[in-house]
Amino acid sequence: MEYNFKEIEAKWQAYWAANGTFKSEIDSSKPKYYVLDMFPYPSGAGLHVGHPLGYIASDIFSRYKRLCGFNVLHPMGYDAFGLPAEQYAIQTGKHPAKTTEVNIARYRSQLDRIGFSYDWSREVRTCDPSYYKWTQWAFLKMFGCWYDPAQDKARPIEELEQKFATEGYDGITPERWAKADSKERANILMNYRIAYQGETAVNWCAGLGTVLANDEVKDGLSVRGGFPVEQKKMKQWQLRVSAYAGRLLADLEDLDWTDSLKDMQRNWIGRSDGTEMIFKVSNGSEEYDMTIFTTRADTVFGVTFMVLAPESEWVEKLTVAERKDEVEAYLAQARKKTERERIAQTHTVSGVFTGSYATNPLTGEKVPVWVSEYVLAGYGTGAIMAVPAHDSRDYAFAKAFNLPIIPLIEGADVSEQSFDAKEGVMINSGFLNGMQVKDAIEAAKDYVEAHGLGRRKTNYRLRDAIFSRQRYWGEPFPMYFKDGVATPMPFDKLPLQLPEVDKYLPTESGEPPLGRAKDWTYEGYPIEKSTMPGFAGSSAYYLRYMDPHNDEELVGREANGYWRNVDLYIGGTEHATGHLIYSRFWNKFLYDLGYVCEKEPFKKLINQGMIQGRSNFVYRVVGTNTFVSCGLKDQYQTTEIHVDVNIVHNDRLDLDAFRSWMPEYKDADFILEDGEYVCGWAIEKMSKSMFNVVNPDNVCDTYGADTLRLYEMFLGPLEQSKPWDTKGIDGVNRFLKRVWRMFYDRDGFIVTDEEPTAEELRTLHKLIKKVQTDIEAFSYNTAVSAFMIAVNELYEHKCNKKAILEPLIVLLSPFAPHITEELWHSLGHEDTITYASFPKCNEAYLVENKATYAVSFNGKTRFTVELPADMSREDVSDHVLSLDQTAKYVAEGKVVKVIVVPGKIVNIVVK
RNA sequence: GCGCAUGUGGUGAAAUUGGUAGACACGCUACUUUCAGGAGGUAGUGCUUCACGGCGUGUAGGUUCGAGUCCUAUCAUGCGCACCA
Repeated sequence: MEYNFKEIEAKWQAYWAANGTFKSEIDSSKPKYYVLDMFPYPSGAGLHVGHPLGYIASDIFSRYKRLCGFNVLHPMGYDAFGLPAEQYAIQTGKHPAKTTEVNIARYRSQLDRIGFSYDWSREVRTCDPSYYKWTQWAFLKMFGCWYDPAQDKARPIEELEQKFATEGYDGITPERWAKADSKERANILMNYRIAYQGETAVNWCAGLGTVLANDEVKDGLSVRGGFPVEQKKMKQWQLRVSAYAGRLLADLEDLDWTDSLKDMQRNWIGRSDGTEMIFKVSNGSEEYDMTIFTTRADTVFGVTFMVLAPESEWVEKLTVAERKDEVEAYLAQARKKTERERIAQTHTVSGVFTGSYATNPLTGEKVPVWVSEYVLAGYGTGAIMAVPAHDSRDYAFAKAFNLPIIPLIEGADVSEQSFDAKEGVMINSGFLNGMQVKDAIEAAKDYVEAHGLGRRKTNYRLRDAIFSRQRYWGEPFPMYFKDGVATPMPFDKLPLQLPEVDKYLPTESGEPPLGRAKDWTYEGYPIEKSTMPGFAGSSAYYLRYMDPHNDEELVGREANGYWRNVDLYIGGTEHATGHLIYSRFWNKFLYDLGYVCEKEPFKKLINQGMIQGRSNFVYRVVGTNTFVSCGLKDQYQTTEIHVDVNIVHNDRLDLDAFRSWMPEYKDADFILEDGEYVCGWAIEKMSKSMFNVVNPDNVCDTYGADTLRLYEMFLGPLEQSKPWDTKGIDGVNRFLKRVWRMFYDRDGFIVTDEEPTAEELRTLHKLIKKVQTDIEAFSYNTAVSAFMIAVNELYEHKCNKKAILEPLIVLLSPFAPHITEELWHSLGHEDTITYASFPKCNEAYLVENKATYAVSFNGKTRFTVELPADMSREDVSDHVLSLDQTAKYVAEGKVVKVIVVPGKIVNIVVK
């Protein structure tokens, strides 16, 4: 009987679905384990072979955990709001909901073919009103809360109102509060809410017609679409993520994430401990106290000028009349630049003098105040003290504008460049002279605080998240404007459903698409017209899976108490500074209010590598419809064009397929080499636009899902990125066929009840041990190899004994669920292999005659002997013995392992 | 510029964590079988040499009886951050 994967896979997929095999319910008699994949955005291109890599890994782990007796929650859903569906809608007029629906159906059928053990009864879609009801709910909760630094957590805004009214808070006295009318009170409270509306510099992307969050912009271009982004001041909804910066940083410690990912988050949060210091500044007529932030309070004696960010409000106050034109001109050209231009000019120095002077609080010296783009408005106070001797940026500025440079560290040569290192002995620094820099920093901080010149301050780079998008396809804000005051809709009106519009473009007056909706009002008042960004719906989806049909709560107390948080989360690194920060923030917020019981959402996180595509190119001779083969392309002027990898085999182009690929190539001519057209190639991201997408369906058709699963794991370490290459998939397929042949030969079933030999048991139990440790270490590629080795050994000895094969296929079942399920039933089992138990390794089968076990190597002998119980590691470690001595110890039975390097040294190794 | 990874055959990769480098798989070579289909089996396959042998984990040093593994430089590639005071 042949291994008919098509029949087998279809049969068991249908069986699992019909029997609800992977449905999980709360079961307090079993320990829980929550395995989650980052849910996909269902794009129109469908799944490619890269997507399932992480899904297969998590599926293996889920199935493994089930075999180990855990109650496993392994759900799947769709991140279904997003830009591509909307861009498509703008072009075609098709409703994004329809497009999304179609794409989801396609994803689902592709996922189903791979045999995942998802509990589909828990599926969520972020664009589903019954789901986004809870996204809106969370937003309203954030609107209704402020961050109390004293308790270091979010609290209801009513508590703050109470504070204002009774004792006053943050400069708002009870008198002022009492005098304020309702509108003014609303404005004050807005400055404290976790979800708030505020005017800030935002990343405006004209190409997409919307603002973007920091993590949605890269190198001055939008991540989606690659359109230029500029800085613009706008009033936008924002989330006060910055309030959680300290906790987001501190709680990273206990997470089982890779160091590189934690580092990325630390970097993004960007904690820096420094000092806020007050400088007196004067424009000749008026004097002010200006606060600056520095991490090098020790260098105050070297301050030779001050610099303001162009957007700083100090610029206006400190620009003297005669310099006004020059400053205005500078501000104007700075404002015009796009983010991208700014980045490109990072190292060119520009600036302008305001005409004002500041007084150094320690030396009493007057220093000029400048304006320059190199100071950022959004960080610290938007103003700095410049110490050119010990800061490279200040140094470049001082050199460009001929400002003095005063060295403060002994031996530092600042004639060519600044000395930025925090080491050495202080000079020219009054009371700090003679100290080490590290000590001087502390001493300076103490001095500043003691003399009322400022205070210690911790700053974070993490900014609040811009939360509104001027787009259609997202969650509407359940907010309306009552006499201009942003007012939440009541909870029982949720979900606020996305209205229909005639077009998905902004209105003529420049309002977001929701401006087109008919009667977009609540009780006669206008409703907010922006929608929420992509990360809104993906921030708490892991909670919703715990209790997806609950209409009363985001997640019920019982469900949350049982499933708690995600034990294993698998997904790509691209979410390091976006989703993974927002989700942690969202969770902490809900934790503060007592809605969830864990302070972190994802305990262990694994980043699967990306599967890159291998693209192929053809070379068109410029101005013609003639294509020249890769080897001859240098003789012509050519344009490199991506060609569909599916019409290229082994880098040779199928000419007819190419002609019929696209109408414009119908009459293409070719210049061949050796009668063939050879394509160029490159490893690139797998994407539709590069025509290098390999569809998992094709692999399933040719080799089957089990082969696909094993092969993707066999390809290399999970975390590593690698190009998709089908070379080698045959080996994995052969392995499965070999497993099959251990059960069936040409004539039928051949498994016997014979007793296994010691050798066979050894092979089996070695495998059990190896597979278990490899799965737990996510070293799936070596686990697959171990299977191949074991099966080769057994196959060679024609082992078709049930006592060996039965545990073997249980071991294999997480990797190749279909074939093992079929074989499991062929052994007479009624129930699915999912309910089997993971075999236990019996160490007794592994240890064999240890005392006399010898391995020969290059003519010499290596022993392995047992270590007596009374001998410890300390007794033998690092002992180097001669051959004779070793022989003696071996004879006395004191050694566990002896290594003999030919003709040289003998060393004892103890485990 | 700063931070983090990674460098091993023709290819994807292993290496019990400091102890026979290259397991396993692809590819290739030879033989074999035939139910000729991307099938099965056997042997070989790091480089070099007719051979004995020698050389081999990006490069150069170091520690060690012993280094792919540890340390120091250096180069290359990838990723992240990037005027964050």
